[in-house]
Amino acid sequence: MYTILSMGQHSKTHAAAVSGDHPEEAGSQAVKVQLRLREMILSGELTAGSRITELAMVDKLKVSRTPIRAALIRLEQEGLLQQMPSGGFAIRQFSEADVADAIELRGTIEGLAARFAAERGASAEVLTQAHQCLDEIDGVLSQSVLNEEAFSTYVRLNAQFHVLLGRLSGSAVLQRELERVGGLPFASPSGFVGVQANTAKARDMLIVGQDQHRQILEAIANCEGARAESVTREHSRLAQRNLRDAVRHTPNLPGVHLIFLKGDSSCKNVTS
Amino acid sequence: MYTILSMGQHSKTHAAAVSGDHPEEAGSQAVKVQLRLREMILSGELTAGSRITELAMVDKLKVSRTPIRAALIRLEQEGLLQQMPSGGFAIRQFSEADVADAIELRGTIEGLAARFAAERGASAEVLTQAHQCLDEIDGVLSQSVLNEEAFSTYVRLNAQFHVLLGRLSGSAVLQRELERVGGLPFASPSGFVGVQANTAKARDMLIVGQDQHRQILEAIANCEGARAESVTREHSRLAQRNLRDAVRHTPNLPGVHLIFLKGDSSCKNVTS
DNA sequence: GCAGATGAAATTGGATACATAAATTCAGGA
DNA sequence: TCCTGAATTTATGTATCCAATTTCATCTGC
Repeated sequence: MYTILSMGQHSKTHAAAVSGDHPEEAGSQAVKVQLRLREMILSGELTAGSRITELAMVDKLKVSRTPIRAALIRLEQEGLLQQMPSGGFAIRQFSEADVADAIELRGTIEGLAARFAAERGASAEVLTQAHQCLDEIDGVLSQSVLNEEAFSTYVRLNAQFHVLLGRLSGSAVLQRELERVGGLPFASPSGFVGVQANTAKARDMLIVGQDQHRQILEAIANCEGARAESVTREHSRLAQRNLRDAVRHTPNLPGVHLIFLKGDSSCKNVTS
Repeated sequence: MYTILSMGQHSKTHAAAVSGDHPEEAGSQAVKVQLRLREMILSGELTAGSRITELAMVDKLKVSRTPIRAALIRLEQEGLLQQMPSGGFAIRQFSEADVADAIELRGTIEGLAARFAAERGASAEVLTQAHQCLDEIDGVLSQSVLNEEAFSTYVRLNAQFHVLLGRLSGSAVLQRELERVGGLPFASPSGFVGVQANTAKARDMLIVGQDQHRQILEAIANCEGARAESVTREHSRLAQRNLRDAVRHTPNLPGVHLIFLKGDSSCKNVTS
């Protein structure tokens, strides 16, 4: 029998979503649709808050309703859609407060992962990989001025580091949950990195973040659980700082469409 | 007899599941199937680790494959099932370490909720409800010896308190996530409460837990964020303490079937 | 002119039919 | 007897069909 664990489509979907790859080689139709739909939602191709009708997607994606239904259910569970009282799904909208909470939540869970890694002893192999990852980031940041490509590389490596952090925890449960919260577009570790790419302070922000990366790894290596946890939490707050600017100045960033500024959806139900 | 746990991600499902009602009056077929399937999985009616074939469920539940498929997808996202490489789903199994991690995770998120409640100022109304809830628990515990019914009432009130804690956070995101992690059978706040119902220390455990409830609420009322968080975390460790005993001595507790004793899936690193 | 009702179009939820891939079984040969 | 391989059976994945409900628009009455 299979004593396997979890995470079937998630890792792939994330990779695809984060890297922005086109979902050419997905196994089943349902997964392909799920990837494509997520892309369409985050890119703003589908307007926030609007209802998603299955027939429209049949028309757009050229597959039958069945795989579309499956994808919609998964996306709803994932938090990107909400089911409407009358049936069907609509694209969920988030308030700025929602996003802030999601980021804080991710930071908290990552903090737990870091503490686990420190307390339980992290795998030497993964630890080495993490160090290599950070070395690569150092390489990117060594230039005094960063171009577009450098930012892009940073985003990739940053995401990789956070994946490795999950692995360092040695807990499948935690890994799974981290992927989940990362699925919410903005809560993703690299969500708002590079938002201020055009500002003078852009590189400085990354420098600070990278320093935190180092401290996290050092704490883990030294079995300093509390330190690992608190630094990791604080690290997530870099994203918090960028949130406001991102919402106001970078409307084209994937997922920012879904954030509405005034008012608060926390108290619920969005109308279509 | 424990009709406790379970609890879907939707408030409707909660009502039905928590109250222990038979799912007679669920809205859609899909939801009915989801509830029934969860019940069958947790009760052990379906053997842990085994594959769930859609046709078998068609036979058992007298509905077509469509709603069954929907329910399976939701249960997989919820973490109770895992998709098999060759397609289809199997009932997921958990190691003791997995369960411990899940409990710690819930405690951490609840700690965050408590901190939010303290830092942001909790709704006076919900705070009052929480106090009333604790008063009721005090009422139950006032007897020096607890019978079966008293335990059952405690379980219900305890679950209610933890729901209220989520509300106190004032964050819809957090509430949603708390419901999610509570969906994992054993991670539920009341998962292992009353496991030692037959032992002499049973009541003492509940007394300790109730005292922690009081401290949590006091910390929140006093805006002591750090205290609220740490006490809440510690509170979740009561469940940890009961975990081992539960697994060994209470095999009939709903969901315990899903825990396999030896071997540990946590450290098997998942490929990305 | 507006509100309510009525009817038609559209959409979802559910059932079934079909195709493809996996698993099991049975047969044949080493 | 055991292994191998092919054929049959089984199960999932996908497409389509049906029914019931919702939604939208128009029409009528006040």
